[in-house]
Amino acid sequence: MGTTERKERERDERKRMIIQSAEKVFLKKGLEGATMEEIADVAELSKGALYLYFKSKEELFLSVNMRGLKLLAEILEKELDESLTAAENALALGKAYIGFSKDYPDYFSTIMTCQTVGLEQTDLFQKTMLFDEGSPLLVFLNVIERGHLDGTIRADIPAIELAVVLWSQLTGVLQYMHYRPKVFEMFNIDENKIIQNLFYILQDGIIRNVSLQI
Amino acid sequence: MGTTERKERERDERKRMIIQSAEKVFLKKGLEGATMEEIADVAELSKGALYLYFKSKEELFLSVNMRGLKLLAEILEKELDESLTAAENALALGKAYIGFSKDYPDYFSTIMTCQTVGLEQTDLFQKTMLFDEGSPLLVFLNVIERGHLDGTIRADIPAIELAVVLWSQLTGVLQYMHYRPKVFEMFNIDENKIIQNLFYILQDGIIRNVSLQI
DNA sequence: GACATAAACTGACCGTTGGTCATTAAAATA
DNA sequence: TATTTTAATGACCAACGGTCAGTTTATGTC
Repeated sequence: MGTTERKERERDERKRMIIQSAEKVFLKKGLEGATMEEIADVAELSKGALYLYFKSKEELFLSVNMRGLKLLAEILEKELDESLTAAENALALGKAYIGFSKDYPDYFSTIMTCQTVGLEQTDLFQKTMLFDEGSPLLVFLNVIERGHLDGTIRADIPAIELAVVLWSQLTGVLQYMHYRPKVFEMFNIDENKIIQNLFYILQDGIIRNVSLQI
Repeated sequence: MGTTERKERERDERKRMIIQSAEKVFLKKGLEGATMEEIADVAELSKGALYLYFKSKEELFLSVNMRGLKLLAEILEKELDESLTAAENALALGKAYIGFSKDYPDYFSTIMTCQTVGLEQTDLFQKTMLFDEGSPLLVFLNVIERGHLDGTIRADIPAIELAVVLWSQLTGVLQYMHYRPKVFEMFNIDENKIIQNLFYILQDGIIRNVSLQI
């Protein structure tokens, strides 16, 4: 009797539905602003029920964050084009990441919050973060490895190290733009120019044997 | 009669003392973990008294953060050496920033938290952040301007833009190392190599007419 | 020194919120 | 139908940020 299997499916479905509800609230109000009560309302459940599926608000927030990361990874992957050089693909990834931070600012905020707030520094979480749902970092890693093969990305730095540097650099710049708009205003800086300059720097710093259209 | 002046001094002194107490608690327990009650205990005041000097926990946290930024700015400034090229100075600043994140990990966490958590996105705050207490960004800016004069830093990017890019890039990398130690473990990455590679990239990307000892 | 005024400070209190648990309702099993 | 297992509720708790009426302390005046 496939009852247990069905139960399991139903449980997963409920969980998904709760995450979806939580997402609505978290994206609008942030980690602190959102309340479990409100999430429960949206999910049409009682607050207590949420704790049957997630052991804390934090865990629920992390689940939402996973969806954000997955979305980002998907967007990045769509950007890949095997007919171009790896360097060109890397550039496209960078642009796509920037696009993501503009198109989904709330998701981006969530990811940044997760990055910084001392949420779940456990092994398990950090591994899940990387592998379970598709990870942006790994998309970068793949392209860089290809770049080592086709010679368009400097090969004297191991691919994984270059991936980490690139990813975290880019994240840092986006984060600054996202959270310090006033600085840009005060100095009359154009966000697009910042991005462009970043790419100039990275081009001279990591690209080899190709010229890109930045 | 200089009573009002004295009062003012005393008030400032109290404020300073409260910030110092708050620092002890915030650095140990973070923004969420710390409680106003505990800070009040350390300050040997009642909770209510704290609110005579700071309008919220958030504001108190920001004040602590200011001290961290000031400390960092001072450390960076000490690193400057007029007898070297600007490019060499820039490298030294980068290394000093890294050193800060290692020597004062709790301060660094505080600064990162402030960066991300939606704290006070007001104009006033962001301006204060930059000017009042000495700002790390401005230290970078000065060096880059010098680099434009002595020709050791690429001049086709406006100094302020380069400063923002450099600063936020570096912050992003440090943040990643700080909050994602497991990733480094999993891939067997050496933190020092990451830093070294970052400098290699930046050297090719921004330094002109000099070779550096990285 | 006695009194009045103002400033500094206290701590009981409030509202909100994350999290718990005894109890109830529903479903599965026999 | 009776029994057990599972799902869900919502009243409740403790903790915490923040408030404010009231108390203490300092200042100024006669």
